[in-house]
Amino acid sequence: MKQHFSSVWTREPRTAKSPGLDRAQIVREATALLDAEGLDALSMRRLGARLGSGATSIYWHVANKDELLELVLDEVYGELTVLDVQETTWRDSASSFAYSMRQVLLSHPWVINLIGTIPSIGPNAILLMTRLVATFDHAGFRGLDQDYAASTLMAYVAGVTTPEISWRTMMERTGLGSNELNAALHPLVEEVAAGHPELTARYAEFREVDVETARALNFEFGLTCLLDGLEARLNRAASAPAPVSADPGATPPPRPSLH
Amino acid sequence: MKQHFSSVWTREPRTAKSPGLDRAQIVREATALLDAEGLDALSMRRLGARLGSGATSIYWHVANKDELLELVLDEVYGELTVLDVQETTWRDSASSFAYSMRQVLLSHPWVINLIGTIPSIGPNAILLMTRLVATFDHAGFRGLDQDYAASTLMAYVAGVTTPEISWRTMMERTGLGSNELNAALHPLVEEVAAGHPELTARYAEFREVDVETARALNFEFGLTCLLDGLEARLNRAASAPAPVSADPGATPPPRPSLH
DNA sequence: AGTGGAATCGAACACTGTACGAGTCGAACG
DNA sequence: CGTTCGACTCGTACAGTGTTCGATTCCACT
Repeated sequence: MKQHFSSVWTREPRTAKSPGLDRAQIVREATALLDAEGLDALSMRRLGARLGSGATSIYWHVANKDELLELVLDEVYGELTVLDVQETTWRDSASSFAYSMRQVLLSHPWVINLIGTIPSIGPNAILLMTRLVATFDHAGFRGLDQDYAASTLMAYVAGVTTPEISWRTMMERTGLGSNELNAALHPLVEEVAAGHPELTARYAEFREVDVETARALNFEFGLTCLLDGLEARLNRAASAPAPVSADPGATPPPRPSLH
Repeated sequence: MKQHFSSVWTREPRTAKSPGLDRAQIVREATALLDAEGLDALSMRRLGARLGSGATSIYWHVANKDELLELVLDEVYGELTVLDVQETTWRDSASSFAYSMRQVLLSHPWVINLIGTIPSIGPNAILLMTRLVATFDHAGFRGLDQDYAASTLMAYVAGVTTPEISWRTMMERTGLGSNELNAALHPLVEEVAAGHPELTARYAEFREVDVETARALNFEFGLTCLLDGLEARLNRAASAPAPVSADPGATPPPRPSLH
């Protein structure tokens, strides 16, 4: 374990004493390009053009395109905030964090595609995680449960926002409004439901619901369930006074995997 | 709304009366290539080589690379199964589905990167969703709540599995074992925690926990919370007898977004 | 035998990430 | 002041990408 494990975060950024390119500027412009035109539109040449410099000049400040993406991703993590635990209940803090995270993801749709590829180990990501963990510490969770709770919350938000983003991308690609798209897609589910006649009636109703508000309700539904579940566990732990922390040598999950 | 909204699923596959290439074969081989070497390794030329045919021949059976990805994605959805609602409790059904979904995602790590890009509207995806919805119908949920519950569950599993996959990818890229990688990454979190001295002690403990079992416990933790939350809502609805279904004209989420 | 569609494929185009080496610039030094 | 050296920029080039297009092969059926 001698060597430090090379990464953007271990390496120093280039000294910025010249008025030319700059890591911060590169990251900023890359984010702007990503927001405006999506992940596929970000190429080193286009980014260079936007910066008014040659494409390969970027490689002096950043080793890779992947490394650049690590930087922009962590920049987005920096946009996420957690309320101070002293000012609110843990539940409000967690809930408002969830809503703000959803908002940030929706305004940077490309982020969802990165978190599956790029490791989230930048300073902002780590800092955010510790703040969220502090919230659950304040709530009464102990040991690793704090981390489990935090990562569960983030997992839910990321997961539930994913189809929402893919939906919006599809709307942009087709130029359809959300309810139009819903109607246009309906033949597909009808065809599948053809084999199961008891479903067609149910699916017929779906054409009528407003997709946007359904998505919002869906988000709130799952979030409430999750917070309720966390709260229940908290109360349970309060009655049973010996919440033994995770044993590293324990066997894998109690419910065996099915494969 | 005249035109049908063109997609792989609306178009008929090429008639397969010749012994040459075949949509099914292409999809199968593409999946194998993806499993073996990851998303970046899938190029039309390499896939063609694997099929013993020219790269561009594939375009006779499939319009796009994107369309091909839609097909392979839906094929993976086909691997997911839901227990028959008659045979178990809804909770066991949901729980075992979650575990099997996690297993499938871990064995096809590239899937996570697709669900953010490719819409999940294939027949297998829809069929799976209806089966899951049936589980929650059996549980006692009514109206759109069934869909909310189902999509919440899937969102959680996808979301919580994402960092796990990115972790494994990182392990493969660096060739480190999971605990070695944990130790190698530790300097990063230490540097961030340097400004907050109360955290260093806590983070020091982290180097000792076994990452794999922590991940498994994390999964189980969040899943239990979620199912508990769902169950609580179910009981609440049972006491209050008028669970009015979602009103399309309702205002956006009760808790306003923070942006 | 001949015709017509199904299917395959090679060449070409515009584009990608990035290695390399030549070039520019500004400051420090003799 | 001239030189040198590092920081920095960038043009060129290479291997690879998805996809189009037109030519070609192949086979079933008249």
